[in-house]
Amino acid sequence: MASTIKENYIKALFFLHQKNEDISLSDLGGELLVSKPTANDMIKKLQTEGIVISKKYKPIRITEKGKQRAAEIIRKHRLSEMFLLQIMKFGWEEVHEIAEELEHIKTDKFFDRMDELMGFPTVDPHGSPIPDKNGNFNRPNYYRLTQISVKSTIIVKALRDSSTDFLLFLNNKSIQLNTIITVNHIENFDGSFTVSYEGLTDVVLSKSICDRILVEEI
Amino acid sequence: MASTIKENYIKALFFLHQKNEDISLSDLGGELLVSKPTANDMIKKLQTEGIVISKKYKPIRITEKGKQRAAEIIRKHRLSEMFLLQIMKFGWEEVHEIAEELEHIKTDKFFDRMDELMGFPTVDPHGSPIPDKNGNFNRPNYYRLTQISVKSTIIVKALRDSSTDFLLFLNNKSIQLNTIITVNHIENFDGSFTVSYEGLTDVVLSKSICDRILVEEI
DNA sequence: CTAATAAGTTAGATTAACCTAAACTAGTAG
DNA sequence: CTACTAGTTTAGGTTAATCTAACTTATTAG
Repeated sequence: MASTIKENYIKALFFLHQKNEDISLSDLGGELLVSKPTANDMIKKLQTEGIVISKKYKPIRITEKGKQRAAEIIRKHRLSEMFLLQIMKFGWEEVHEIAEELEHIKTDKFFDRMDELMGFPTVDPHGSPIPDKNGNFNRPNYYRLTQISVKSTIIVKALRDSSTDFLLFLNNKSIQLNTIITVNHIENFDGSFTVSYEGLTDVVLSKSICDRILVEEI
Repeated sequence: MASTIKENYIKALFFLHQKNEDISLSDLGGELLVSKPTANDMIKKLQTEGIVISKKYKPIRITEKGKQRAAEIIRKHRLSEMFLLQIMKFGWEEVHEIAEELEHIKTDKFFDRMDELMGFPTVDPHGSPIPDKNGNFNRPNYYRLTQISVKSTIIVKALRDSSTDFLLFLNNKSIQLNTIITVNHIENFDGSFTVSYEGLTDVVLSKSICDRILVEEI
């Protein structure tokens, strides 16, 4: 339920902590362009919420919970930047400002859908990592099945399309998350894959299907 | 600079005025789930901003300026709904809630780009009109040049793509907004158009170019 | 090891958005 | 044409986020 303002404090605390474990009120106030007493008031509130730990006259520390909350906001920001750039065709210099507003949208599925439409990118346009839904900054880099070479064995990790039709199709083929697939043959002509998995052999998947399946090599 | 809260008041005032020219504080409070004194306080502020006119114990009227401001917000809401539905593939029932948040994004070009990506739709998914940038609810329904039949004369009204490359191309061909074009021939084979305009005759425009040009018949 | 300075806290105020309780006004029902 | 009621306003209070000015604590330079 944190407001935009509170979220901006949490973000600032996270970035300051990355430079220096100990955070000062002056730095926090400087970052957000508010006075020290104002920053102090907010720190007291954030302390009751378990976002920071602070004792009188002692430096502020962000908690694990605080880092987690920050990661959620940063995820929204970075996904927004990528989306604005790739899908909405904005320029490099325009995306930050808009993402600064979008990151405070509360409805999570808005960002989950962006993520999906872009194929779960792991870094933003500046190369900074995009945390996953759980605030984990080291999410694995998945490949599209179309990028995998013949004879490889891979594990299905995510989908770039969650339309009912596509899910039904996969269901039909008995493909689900964590299904282990071996690529037997790639047809040059149309890019279709012939694969084996779970006792099934020589199943043919069209290029457009393979392009929607995200996998990890094993 | 109106905040989210103020914008919600303006929107509510606009919808109430559509039912009944005169707006009561009770209705406004009821709509926004706030008490009458709260609604009254906001009406006083909106009056100083020229959004409404109200005299003690008399019904409230929304001004032209107020309607204009409301139209801007409604435009953002309806474009967002369309965008969520068409581009982001959300379901019907999901779009309203997200659009309710997106409509308060301040950066106008975010919505202008949505508008462009969708080809300047004139109605939202529920069939309600989408106002143009100036708050005009009756914006003309443009066609793509590809939808125009041979021998027609049309006027260029908007573009569905404003990439530098495309703008340079049009510049090169001396086509700009309000250029009047006559369609001489449509090639069945590849859908290309042969057109004349401003002294130029038999200029060939490929199908993909024509699909990006929005026109009005004259 | 003290004194200066940097950093943090307290006190007191403001503005926006909200509330309840009480007082007031205006239109209408008899 | 008066009295009732629905609707409006006033008065006074709260919380969140902000400020300035004044005071206190911690650190560090000499």
